[in-house]
Amino acid sequence: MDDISQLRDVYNAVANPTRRKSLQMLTDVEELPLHEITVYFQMGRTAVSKHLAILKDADFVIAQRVGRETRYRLNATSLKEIQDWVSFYEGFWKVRVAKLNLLLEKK
Amino acid sequence: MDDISQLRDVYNAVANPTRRKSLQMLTDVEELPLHEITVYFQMGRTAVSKHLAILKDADFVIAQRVGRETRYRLNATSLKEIQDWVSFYEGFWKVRVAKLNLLLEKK
DNA sequence: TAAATAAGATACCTTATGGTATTCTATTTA
DNA sequence: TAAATAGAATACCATAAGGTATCTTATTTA
Repeated sequence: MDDISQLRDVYNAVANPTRRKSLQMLTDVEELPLHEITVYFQMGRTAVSKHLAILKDADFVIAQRVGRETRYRLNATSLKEIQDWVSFYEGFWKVRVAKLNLLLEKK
Repeated sequence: MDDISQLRDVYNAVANPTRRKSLQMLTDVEELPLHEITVYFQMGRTAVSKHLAILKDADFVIAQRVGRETRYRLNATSLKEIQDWVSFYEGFWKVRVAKLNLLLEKK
């Protein structure tokens, strides 16, 4: 079985608001242990832990066990994959916005 | 109830390979009817129709009924939302790549 | 060293997701 | 006008996703 096919589903990892918020939180600080991240959500620790596991599998975060806590830090390199995907479509929506502006100017 | 909250889940719409492939297909051609899109997948017409409905709700495609067929065309403006989100993190992964390059040069 | 804390591992539950098959209606085409 | 085609609407099903509660283990701290 190919493990890599299961790991790294970047788009799916980002499709959840809890996970996006977790990433956001990790931009402010160098690293955060699970229990501190959990504080900012209304769900239990197990649920947050699962979300971070998904982010970890998609290579968005790096987990490091220090003492009794597991600290997470951002690894934004995975976002490059999405960045590249989006930029392919960039031309399409930029054309549309340009056309729209032209239309508004005519009025 | 706020309909807009349900509509337009842009990240979720893009989290599925069938839907991403559909978007891809619509970049090549001006518009495509459902049955033509269906040909490129191994699932039934109903399933593809559902996927396009999700893309439509997220404002990624525009559906137009012409005769007995429903034609879809790309509306890439919704991708701007993801583009904006990603670009926030751009700095983070660019720094990492730069650090990595520096590390490789030292060897 | 006893108590508290952090979090992994399970088991479990409910709902969402991605698909099928079937029926129905509207529109072409032979 | 009869037959074929496109697709919407439903009903349905299996699995995945997102959550909980509980138990266990390792690490701090009083």
